Amino acid sequence: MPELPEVETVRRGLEAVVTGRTVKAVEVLHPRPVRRHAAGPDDFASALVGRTFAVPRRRGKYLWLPLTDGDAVLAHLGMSGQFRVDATTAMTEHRHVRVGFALDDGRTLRFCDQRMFGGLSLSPGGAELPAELRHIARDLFDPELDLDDLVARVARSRSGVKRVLLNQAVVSGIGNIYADEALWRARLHHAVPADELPAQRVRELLEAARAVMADALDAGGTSFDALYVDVNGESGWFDRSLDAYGRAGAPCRRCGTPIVREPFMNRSSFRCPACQPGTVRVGQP
DNA sequence: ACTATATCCTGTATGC
DNA sequence: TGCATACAGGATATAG
Repeated sequence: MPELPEVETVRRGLEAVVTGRTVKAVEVLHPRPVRRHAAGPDDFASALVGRTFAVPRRRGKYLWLPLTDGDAVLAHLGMSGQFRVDATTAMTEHRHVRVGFALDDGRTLRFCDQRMFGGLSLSPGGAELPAELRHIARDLFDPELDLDDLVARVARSRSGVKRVLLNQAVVSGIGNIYADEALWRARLHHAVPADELPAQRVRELLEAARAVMADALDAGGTSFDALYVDVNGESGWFDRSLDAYGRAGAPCRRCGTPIVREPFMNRSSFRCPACQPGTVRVGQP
């Protein structure tokens, strides 16, 4: 599932491929991934021909490919979105090609997406920051992030602390995997109300989230299957370093207690019942 | 204003 | 073997 480290890995791959390249042709093979483009698939395709990409950027899990004229192609990978370049792999292997960009160096960039939760759109004037992202908060790697302000905002919320970590309007880039990993590192239960945590514990949690995502980025991201790969089709290997997510029944790497899996927001949450106990005295010295 | 939930989507794994 | 069900979970619209 692409979260910040995976999206940043893709951004770096795109930077090497598209920067300075001009679009020769665009083909939209399925309308759903361009549903955010109000003028429709045909307009999306024709509007991009002849334009030139600048350096790709990212906020949280969103990517955008600025164009040298000040507009941008806004992209989100959703659950299963990928950008692929045909340099190394025959494109016939890709079963879910949705949009293709023919570039002026002869290469083809393809947006592939099995589940189609992701998508592309054209953002007028969006080169610096697409207007569509105004509600998306800065992420933990953003040099302009105000950490003190973020700590205060989290500590003000009455929601369970994992819900807050997943709220992209509070802090962006964190999904189910890194939320569980950050909570494990900070020894916090996912359901503890954020406003019951001392500010220092909130700060530790956010620093744990930043640290685990930095570790994952060094590893090229987390892959469980072929649903997340970089632009060359390569998997990341951080899944081997996960401490909580997906480890139900496996011993906690700190204390040996079996990790448990619990329902959470129509999905799953993983925690160590010994290191991350319930809400009793959580956060107290 | 804030919080919580339903919905979209398809492939894989599992159960009967 | 076939069919049904659960699960994966991002963002967003809608409800409370």
